[in-house]
Amino acid sequence: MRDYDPSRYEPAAVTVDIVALTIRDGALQVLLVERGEEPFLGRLALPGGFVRSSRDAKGRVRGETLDAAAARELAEETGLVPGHAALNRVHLEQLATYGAPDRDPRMRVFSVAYLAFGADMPDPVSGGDAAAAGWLPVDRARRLAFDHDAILADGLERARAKLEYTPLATSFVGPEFTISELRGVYAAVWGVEPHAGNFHRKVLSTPGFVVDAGEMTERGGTRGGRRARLYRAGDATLLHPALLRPEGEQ
Amino acid sequence: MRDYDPSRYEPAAVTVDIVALTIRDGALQVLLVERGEEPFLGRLALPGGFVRSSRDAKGRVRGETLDAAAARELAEETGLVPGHAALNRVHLEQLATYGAPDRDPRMRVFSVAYLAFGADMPDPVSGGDAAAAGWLPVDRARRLAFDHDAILADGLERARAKLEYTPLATSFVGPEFTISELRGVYAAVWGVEPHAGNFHRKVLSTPGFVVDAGEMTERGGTRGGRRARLYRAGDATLLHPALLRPEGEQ
DNA sequence: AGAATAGTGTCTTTCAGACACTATTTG
DNA sequence: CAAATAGTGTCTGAAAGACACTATTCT
Repeated sequence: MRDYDPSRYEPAAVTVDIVALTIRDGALQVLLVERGEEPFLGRLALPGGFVRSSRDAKGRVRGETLDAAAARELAEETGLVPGHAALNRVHLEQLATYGAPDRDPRMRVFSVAYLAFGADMPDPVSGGDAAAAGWLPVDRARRLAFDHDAILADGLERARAKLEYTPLATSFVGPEFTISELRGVYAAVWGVEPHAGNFHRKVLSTPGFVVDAGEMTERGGTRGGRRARLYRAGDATLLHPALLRPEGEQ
Repeated sequence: MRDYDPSRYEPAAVTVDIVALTIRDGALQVLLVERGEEPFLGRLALPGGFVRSSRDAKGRVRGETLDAAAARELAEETGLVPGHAALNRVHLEQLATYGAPDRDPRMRVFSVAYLAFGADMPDPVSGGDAAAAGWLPVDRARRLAFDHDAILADGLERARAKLEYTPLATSFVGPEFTISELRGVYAAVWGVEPHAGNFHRKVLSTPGFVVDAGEMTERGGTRGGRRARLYRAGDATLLHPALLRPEGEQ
């Protein structure tokens, strides 16, 4: 199909949808908006919107990249402006593209889904486009609009897998963190609590995962407990050896 | 961006591009077409084309899924019709979507790239849309049209990674194969020859990777050598434990 | 016979997981 | 003090990689 003639084809829309994940109250939560119009009026959906493109005065195609569109949508929905400290620490990556012909009854819509991870993500701003928006624990995010149940499931599986072989977990905590906080990320995302002692030793023995920040927490736990050493994210992009999930059969 | 109005936006085209890989003459090869028109006239490109969609008499959106579009494009380019034995054994999976605003000078084009692996893939049919088409060793596929160099690079990295933890290598060989043939797949894709003895033992000790076909090759190697046992692909979808590449730092 | 390929035995090192232990801090 | 949390020591079994070896079939 080299010799294509675009005008022969039904116009299509391309959107980005964001699976934004954060950890709140020890649980993995996803950012959802309530739809303010048909179809799926009143149902929860992943935040998203159209990729912007246009032509300039000379007829040249202009517009934003997919990554930029995803970052813009995330910023609009959370109220995080570019330059905001927390937004700079958000990890954003492309997940997959969904294009079933009947996924939107109005027209042919292709959705490029993105995965976002961040710590301390703020509550959505009330002035957004959606009727309402907020964070919801992932196990209570069901019956979403369109095919967003499937997109969320794919995003969760990607997140779980990436914790194994990348330092992604450090995106879910602040710039300085304890090993226990990091363990809490794995517990929330995987749904199982790693063995505390083994986890501690393993994280420290994986080169480039974390570096000692040279400080301690001010206090121990509220119900007693030793004070913990603080760490920062290291420079590794892949963990070697990997931290495999218990019972490897995915 | 819940309240979208599609008509406000510049029309976009959505294509699928295929990174089709096979092993020929012991080398990993990729299917390429020569462009028959501008832009990039005469340059090599990945095969691909538009995703088809339309509306029926009642105005409902109709069309093919992304997976179907990819399968159709691959079939058109290789001459493999649906039902062809070799096509049924081809592995096809979505890779990523590319949508930089300037990637096609004519209009805004989003390309959903697919990765295809198969054994004994035929030479492309001469009656295809492209000026010419053929298989080329991946290390000689350079300076492709559009952003296809980057797409090919991403596809190769995905293929290399998936050999580690999935039985994907069995897609590159026939229905019955020897452990040596399987080792040849790893050697061609990774660019390093795994240790023959360790590889043999490891493949057989990974549950569900291969099953004994109960037969032997008719002859040994052409320059001497023992006859080899034949195996078929097992039922595992993930390899556990994984076959890691030598020197894990990707 | 000698070369080439298939397949096995065995040793060392690394790492995951289990378990028990020490260290420190809070109420 | 007891309870709670941080962090360490040590053992076992699984697995990777190195190396040497046996088994079989070709010219």
